[in-house]
Amino acid sequence: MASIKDVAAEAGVSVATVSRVLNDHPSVSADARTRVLAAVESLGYRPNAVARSLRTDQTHTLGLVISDVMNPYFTELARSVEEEARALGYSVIIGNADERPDLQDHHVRNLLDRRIDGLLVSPTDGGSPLMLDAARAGTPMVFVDRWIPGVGVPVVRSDGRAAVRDLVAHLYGLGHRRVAIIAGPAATTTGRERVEAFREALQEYGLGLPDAYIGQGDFQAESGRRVTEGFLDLAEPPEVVFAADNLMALGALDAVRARGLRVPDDIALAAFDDIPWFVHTDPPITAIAQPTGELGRAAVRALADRIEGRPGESVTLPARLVVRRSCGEPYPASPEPDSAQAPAVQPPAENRSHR
Amino acid sequence: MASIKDVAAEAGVSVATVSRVLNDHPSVSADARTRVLAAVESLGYRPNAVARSLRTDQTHTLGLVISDVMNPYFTELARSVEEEARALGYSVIIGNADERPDLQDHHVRNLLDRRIDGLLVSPTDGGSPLMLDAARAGTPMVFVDRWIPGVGVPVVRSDGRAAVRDLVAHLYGLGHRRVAIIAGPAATTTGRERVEAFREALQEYGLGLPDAYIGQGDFQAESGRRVTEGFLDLAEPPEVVFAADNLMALGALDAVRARGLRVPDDIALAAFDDIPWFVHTDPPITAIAQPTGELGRAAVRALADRIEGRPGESVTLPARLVVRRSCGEPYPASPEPDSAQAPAVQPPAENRSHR
DNA sequence: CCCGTCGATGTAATCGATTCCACGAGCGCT
DNA sequence: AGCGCTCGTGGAATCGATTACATCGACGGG
Repeated sequence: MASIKDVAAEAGVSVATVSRVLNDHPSVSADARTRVLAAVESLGYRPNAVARSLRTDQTHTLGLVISDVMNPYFTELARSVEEEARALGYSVIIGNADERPDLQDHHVRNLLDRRIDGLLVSPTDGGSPLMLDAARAGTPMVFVDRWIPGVGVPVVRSDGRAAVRDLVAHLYGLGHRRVAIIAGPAATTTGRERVEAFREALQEYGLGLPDAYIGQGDFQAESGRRVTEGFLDLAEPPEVVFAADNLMALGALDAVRARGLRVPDDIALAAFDDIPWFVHTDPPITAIAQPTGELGRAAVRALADRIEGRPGESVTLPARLVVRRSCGEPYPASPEPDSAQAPAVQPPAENRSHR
Repeated sequence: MASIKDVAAEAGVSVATVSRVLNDHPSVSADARTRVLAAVESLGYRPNAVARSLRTDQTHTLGLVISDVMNPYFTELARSVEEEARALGYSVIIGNADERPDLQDHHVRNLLDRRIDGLLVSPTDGGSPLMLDAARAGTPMVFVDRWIPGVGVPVVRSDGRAAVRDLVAHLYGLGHRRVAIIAGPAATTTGRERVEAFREALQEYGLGLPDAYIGQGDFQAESGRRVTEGFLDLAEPPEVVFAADNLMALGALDAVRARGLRVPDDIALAAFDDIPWFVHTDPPITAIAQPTGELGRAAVRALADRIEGRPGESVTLPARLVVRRSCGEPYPASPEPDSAQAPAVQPPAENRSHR
């Protein structure tokens, strides 16, 4: 592979001049420029990004460590991250942690060794020493979706509280009273938050969330199946199962179906994280949709800000409820089954939260 | 960030010794080794992969350019590729071409500039000059799933012919005679091959594939919708629509449903590329499943072979039919609705292919 | 006409590793 | 005792770029 020296020789100039042409530095004669360009062309020369990075201490590369590539939510995130990064002149290297802290560390270490300019992470756990060190050491970093509290790292995420409240209103309005949740890992912020938001919203409606109705999942389909089976085995099974992510919802659907039961007639189902496939499942699944694309773009912008020396702020965007049919027919003969809707039912007045 | 010099200073040895310790070269005294290791530890030193790559001319990195990250088939492929690569000591950088040749070139160029050790590609088109040049220039390369003929590059793919024949047998057995296909882009091998395989299999059963029943798609959901609408507008619409990939099948499902028609009662649907979600759609979709994980692993092994100077062979694995309910109830009261089944119906004898 | 300035260019240092080569110490063998 | 090995080590070249600094010629103003 041709190097800058070969180009210099071919064009009859020094490597400095070649470099200047390539980085369009102003003081190069038109003559030299054309000769260099011709040499570049004829040799098919391409600058070696490795050498360039070594010298400039910049890789123009962002690392993105996500918890699970097979989860459509994260692939959409990855896609929007790459798009925005490309628009800003960065490449992205994706690391898939598969919800495993050790794999997450592997990728973080790998990315750090490659001297990426900045790191975007959706942490699988409460924070490995490695990541905390990196943050402290000043690696430009931004958390996306999930985060680790107490580190001075901006967080780009969506707030599901309002949407969860809407969901509970929806469930309440349909007459459901015994509701259960398949929680995510307690080590993740999203795992804890979603349970909290759900519990609070239920409280407004005078409903409780007994321990027996809180199943511990790990954001993977299999755990959704297992937890749901547990629910169905209860003396008094819940009327609704709310899965804290889309894959667990799928597992839940499997479990329900394996018993010969039907959604929503025998048990209702809702999920956090909407995905295109939910429109096509049987029945279409009511879900809380995050503005995934926006999150990815905002995260990249925040990271680019940090890298380029600007502040780089946290961003929180609202999620919204998308009502479909998995909790029961929402409203008689709804003409548009796949759109966000405001809850039609108010909580009992005495429980209504002030303001 | 600490460099090898800092470590050398801290340990009171030369950089050469530090390097030897790090690459566990035999001739280092036990004493020096422990001092170096202590220095590494106390400084939190990590070798700079950029510098190392420049010197050794190896990045231990594979590039993977896929046509569409949002397609579950490719994300599964990406996942298995990364896993196998990791097991073999390589990292993977994924580039998403989004079925756009220009984006594909962007990523290939980017990866080449980064001096990746080898390239795994599932080409979106017939082959850009860029990629052909790279292949000719001797970049270790392997095609996965799709390929470009005439370049001396190994191909790892699955052969759908037998499975397509099984599908046609299945359709024929259910009484379907007017069958249509939503084809992929003619520029891709898979786009062309699947149509060919389908046509040949139909022929064995004495069925034709008229032009009106061949719709031109682009492997994206939207095109599936559009083509299906065209089919439904025909004076004599087909009884079956076979989509050449999963996303187009989804689009087709949308289109059918938008007309108030039902699958499989009004029109049957089948797809190439099975994905977990097909179990959960309404109805579950009959599909041809590729051994995706195996393909990814085999591709990485072939590429590693090439990189490390071994031959690196092409691999072709069989796909298989997974019968579900989208083409009609397959067999009365099938106890196991989600498994591969041999076709129960033979073609009319006079058309049966010899051997 | 001379000198300062500016534009174009080349020389060489540098980034952080790896690795060839030389050197000195220690040891065994004759 | 002297020769030749091996072993451990350091010095320095090298990979392919960028860039500070030096140089040189041309040009314009006083």
